[in-house]
Amino acid sequence: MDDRRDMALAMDRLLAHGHAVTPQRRLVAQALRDAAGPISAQELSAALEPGRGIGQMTVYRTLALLADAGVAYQIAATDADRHLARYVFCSGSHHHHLVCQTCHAVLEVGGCGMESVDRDVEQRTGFAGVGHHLDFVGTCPACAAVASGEGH
Amino acid sequence: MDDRRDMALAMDRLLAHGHAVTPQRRLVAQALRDAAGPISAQELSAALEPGRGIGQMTVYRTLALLADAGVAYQIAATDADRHLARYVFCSGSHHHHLVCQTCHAVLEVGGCGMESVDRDVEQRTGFAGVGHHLDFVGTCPACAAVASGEGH
DNA sequence: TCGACTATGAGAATGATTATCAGTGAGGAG
DNA sequence: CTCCTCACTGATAATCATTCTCATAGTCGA
Ligand SMILES: [Zn+2]
Ligand SMILES: [Zn+2]
Ligand SMILES: [Zn+2]
Ligand SMILES: [Zn+2]
Repeated sequence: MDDRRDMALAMDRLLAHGHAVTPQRRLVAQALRDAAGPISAQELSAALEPGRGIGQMTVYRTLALLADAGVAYQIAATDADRHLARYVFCSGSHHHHLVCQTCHAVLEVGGCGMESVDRDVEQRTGFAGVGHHLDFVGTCPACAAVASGEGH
Repeated sequence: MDDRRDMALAMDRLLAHGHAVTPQRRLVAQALRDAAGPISAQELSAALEPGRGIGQMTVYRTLALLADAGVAYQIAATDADRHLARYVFCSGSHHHHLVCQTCHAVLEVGGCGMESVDRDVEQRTGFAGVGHHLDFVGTCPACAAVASGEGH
């Protein structure tokens, strides 16, 4: 896999947005990429404890920067933990995320054909620069199997 | 307009979800519907002060219930005020919201043709019961005019 | 290499949300 | 219609994610 490639890309994007590249930011981005699912700032901070003590403040700031640079995305679809910000790593180009409602596993979903919809919304509403925030939710095969097994 | 109709529908949905209908819940739902834009629990609480002092706790709980019943929707597209939950009133059937990034004005956008996309995602991923959370963001005509006027 | 300007992080502060729990009211059974 | 049960309400206190502060350390262009 391209472990180094997407990290380099992420750091390049930080630079392109006028932000410096620091060891802490690299580590936060790596931990975010390696996370099993949408992860919060505090969980990331805890995950980073072993190797190095990175301050919570830095984690919060870095997540905001990464989101600004398009390297991280703040998941909106979580119905539980409504007031907790969770992020996923975003590599490559435009895509969206499918989140399991039960175990919170995340899959990237490419090729949303929504560019034309954005243009259509612009036409109908008069708004400019219309874009979209889109998440998919569902039940992953594993959780679906468990649920059907538990059915009474 | 159908002021009474959508309130009655909202209360019916509460009942359908096993929740009682109370004067407080009616007032919260009305205030939410009459709000100019996405509104937070505390702003709703303040807006309700004049007529009647409704406890903040009730406002929070009612918003959660309304969201559960599909009568309220928690906007996710707000980049500012990241850690503040804002809700909009949802009447009728499936639709989405277009939010101005500057003034936070909200427009309902109907007819997203995403049912087929949901099915397609199910096919490609094996997930079951796939649905979507979708918000549009953009700049409303008024804010676009101000921005171009300020351009140096 | 050097300097200006940005990033870091421990601690305290902020502030939205949630827990508690006694009192109140909604709504179904009879 | 009345009564009983169980859900709802709300003042208060507690929780806890996020932000502020500011002195120190590091980044990166020149
Ligand atoms: Zn799952
Ligand atoms: Zn898209
Ligand atoms: Zn606007
Ligand atoms: Zn839709």
